[in-house]
Amino acid sequence: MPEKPDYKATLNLPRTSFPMKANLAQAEPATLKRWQSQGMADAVAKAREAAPAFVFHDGPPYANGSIHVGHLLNKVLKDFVVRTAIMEGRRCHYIPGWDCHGLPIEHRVMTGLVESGKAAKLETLSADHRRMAIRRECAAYAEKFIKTQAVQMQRLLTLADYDHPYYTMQPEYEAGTLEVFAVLLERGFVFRQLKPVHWSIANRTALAEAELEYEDRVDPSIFVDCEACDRERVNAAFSTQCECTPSFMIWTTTPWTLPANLAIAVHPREQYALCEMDGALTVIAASLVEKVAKVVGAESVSVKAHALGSALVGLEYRHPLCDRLGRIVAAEYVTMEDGTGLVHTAPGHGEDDYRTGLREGLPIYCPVKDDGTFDETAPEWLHGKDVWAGNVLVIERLKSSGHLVHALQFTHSYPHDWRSRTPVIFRATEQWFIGVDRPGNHGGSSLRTMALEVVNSSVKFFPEWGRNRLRGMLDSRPDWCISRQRSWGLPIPAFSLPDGTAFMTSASVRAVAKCIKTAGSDAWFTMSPAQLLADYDLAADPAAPDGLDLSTLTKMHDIFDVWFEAGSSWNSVMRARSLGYPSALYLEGSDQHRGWFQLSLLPALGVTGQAPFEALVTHGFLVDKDGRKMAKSLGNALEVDTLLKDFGAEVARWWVSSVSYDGDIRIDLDFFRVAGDSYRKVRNTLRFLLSNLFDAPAWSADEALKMALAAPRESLCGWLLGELSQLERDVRAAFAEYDFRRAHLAIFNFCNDTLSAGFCVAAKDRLYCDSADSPRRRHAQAAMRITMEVLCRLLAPFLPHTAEEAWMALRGEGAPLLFAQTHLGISRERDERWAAVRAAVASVTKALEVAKEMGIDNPLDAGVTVPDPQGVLAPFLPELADLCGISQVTLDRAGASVVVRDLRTDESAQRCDRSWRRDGTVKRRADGGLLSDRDAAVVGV
RNA sequence: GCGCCAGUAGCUCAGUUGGCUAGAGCACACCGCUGAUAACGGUGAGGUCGAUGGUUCGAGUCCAUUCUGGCGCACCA
Repeated sequence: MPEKPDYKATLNLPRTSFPMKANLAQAEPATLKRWQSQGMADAVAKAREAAPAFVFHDGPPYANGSIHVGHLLNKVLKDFVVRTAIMEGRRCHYIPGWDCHGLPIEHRVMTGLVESGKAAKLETLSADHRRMAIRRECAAYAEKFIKTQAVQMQRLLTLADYDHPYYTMQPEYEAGTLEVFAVLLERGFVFRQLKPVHWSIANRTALAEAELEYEDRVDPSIFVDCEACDRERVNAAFSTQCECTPSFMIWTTTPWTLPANLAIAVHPREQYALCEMDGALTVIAASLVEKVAKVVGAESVSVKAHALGSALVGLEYRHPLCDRLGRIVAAEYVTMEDGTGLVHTAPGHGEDDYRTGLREGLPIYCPVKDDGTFDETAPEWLHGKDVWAGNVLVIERLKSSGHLVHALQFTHSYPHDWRSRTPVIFRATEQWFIGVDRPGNHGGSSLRTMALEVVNSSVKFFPEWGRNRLRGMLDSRPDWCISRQRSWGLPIPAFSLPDGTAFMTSASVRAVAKCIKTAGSDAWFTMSPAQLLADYDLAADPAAPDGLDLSTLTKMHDIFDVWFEAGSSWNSVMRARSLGYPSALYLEGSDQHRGWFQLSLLPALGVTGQAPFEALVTHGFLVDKDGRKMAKSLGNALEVDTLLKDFGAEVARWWVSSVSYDGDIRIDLDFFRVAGDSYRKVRNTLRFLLSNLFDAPAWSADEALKMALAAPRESLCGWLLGELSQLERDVRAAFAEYDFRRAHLAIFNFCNDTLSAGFCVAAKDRLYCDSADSPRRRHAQAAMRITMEVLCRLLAPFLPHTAEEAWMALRGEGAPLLFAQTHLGISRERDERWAAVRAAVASVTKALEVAKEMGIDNPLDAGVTVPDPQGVLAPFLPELADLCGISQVTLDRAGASVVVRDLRTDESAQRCDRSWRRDGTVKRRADGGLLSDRDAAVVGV
């Protein structure tokens, strides 16, 4: 028996250097290094030099700590935007930024200084020197983490101008921020007003929430009667005819704030009772009568009448300590849990009281000085006494005047200064504000009006509900308090006049800005007022007060709210660097509706009258796989380093592209495994295409496209081209709407279904067994080449490393830069007849499944007859066997269902030794092998 | 407590203006291939659409209430 010829060597089997295993954790850092050394960012910029710009602007993350998965999500989504814009042929100069100033850093630095004992030494320095010492530490801290984060962000394969980033602490940036401020000042949006803040008496400074420690403290708790002014109006409110004058009973744990009492707040929809308590007529919340009676030890109580809180509003009472009247006001925050349901209101000593005071037009009265003692506006028996002594004196006074109903000791949690561990007080101080309801003096509307207008009409929102959310927040936001009493920040360049009033005009701000632009904001702490105002021309400043003597000025020491700095980036970065204004897009987490989105919008409208962004994209927050928020303290936080080590940046990016980012995003290691599987599927599909192009002619992309389009529409290649063209359109449309998930799914399904399960399986026979240069094979190769060209471009935004790796495998040495390419824009309409063909293939597959049970395991052993009553399948007949993965197909216009034949029992359908197919032409050839006509011809026997 | 958002197969998600036996991918199970091979192909099972009530001939889809979770705000004299 002659030895059977081995035909394997005569086949065109696939070959490629593109590895099946991506090995991303090692390969990505190498790619990154190559990009950096060959100046990828510059090369891309150069390729798009003359292209129309896509203006995209980075919201600055805070320069604190390592990046977490939230940064990963945000930065990767932004990179998708950048890279999709570039692949669309746009110029996208993307500048990464960092927010550097602010309390979190200063707080950490201070904690470090306290722990190392250096803080005590600071106390010996002058105020400016102390501030400078702190600022130097803070700047070093910020720089350190900027460096760390920049490396980590680049490791995510993000494309940005990392050589020229922006920091809010850069001198030019600071000057740009002051420029925004100067215009707002000029237009009358800025004003100074009292506002209560947490105040440390020991350190004579305002404190932020983070600087407070809550500790238990024992304070006096007192019930005080405030006598009504007009008995008849009270009688009217309760529909009674009492002969005595009633009192309103209030409760407080800070008796020292009573001298600042200007009002009593009631809940408008709660019931209040007029009752007789041990002979005195008193008003208390109805639901609290019993409780209060018990606490104050009343012996007899009887309720005379009820009235709604709203009926009491407007009534007046005599202040129990001072010679003035107060009035009853309504407030929603009044509760029935403690006290009397009538809340002592001192707008200078409490946040709620303050807002109520503003609303009611009450003065923000604060008779307490920065050293914690009463000033001369307080009753004279309190002058010079501190507030804690004031507590005792007030109680004594109330007792002797008969206003004190009851006093007891009360233990509660009370805020303390974290450094001196002394109790803090709420004290009104002068702060700077940007008014949202002031019309401005340049004839425009208020910031709120302008903001609502652009949010309602011109700004685009992705997703759309962002509009609603931002609108709601703009509706309810109060004036913006932009001053902070700290060291680490951009100084508000205001000076103090001898009479204590503030001096600051747009011209003086611009003069200071000039210093800061060269010397940085440190200049404020190292230079004298005269030096800072060297460029200020008093005579030319109409806004300066009459008779101003510059030599009498001293520097004030408030700094800006960091949000004002970040909110000026459209000017400090985009306009200062001539990158274009407004931005096409801001993209941040949904928390930035309150933060950066809103606080960029307001200053920008005040200065330019235009929103700084044309569209807003928001993403949700990452939560764990059970939908719980992620936190280190909960132990459910994923480390970015772990992800990169175990999966690589591209699997992470592939995962990001797969999520629906509006709303919460669940994240778990398992999801990365899924993304990894899906990535591998795509990679293998690319590999199959590449490996079958090993001997393809050196077509240009145009030539390949022409070749592929020349294949008959009824051929496998004709079908693929239609699908490919559709894919390209779908993905680009999804990109345009920032719907990355839709793009991801379209690409994956194309690779998985159209290619892997469809085209690749069907094309194998011609690729492997046809003669190398048969037209059929070359058409297939041309189609595959074009498919690769398109896929590399479509994948590039998601998988820059893999897309480039495939691109170089495709184009070989000297391949042009992938990111200098643009989409091909293949125009080939889908041929609708293919729907019928795909349906026929599906019915054959089904039939084969049944045939398996009859023993036909291998589809190549099957021949099939397919019904084709309308004759639509006829033109596709030459491709049907390959499409079904079987050996023979015949069509039957009279057939009703698919009929499967077992070709193993058919003498005329032997198996070809080379192609393994039973196409009916197989016979013994000269070399002793069983070959079909096609294979015999290829082998040459 | 207030505003915005989400709740559909084990997991991630589609379900357009109310009209289907509620779909897809993954995972899973089973089968095939062994010339994409630590690959590839096929088939299959899986859901009372968070809960309750209502509008309607008809609701995953509209309305009300409620539960769970997320973001932001407020949180007490």
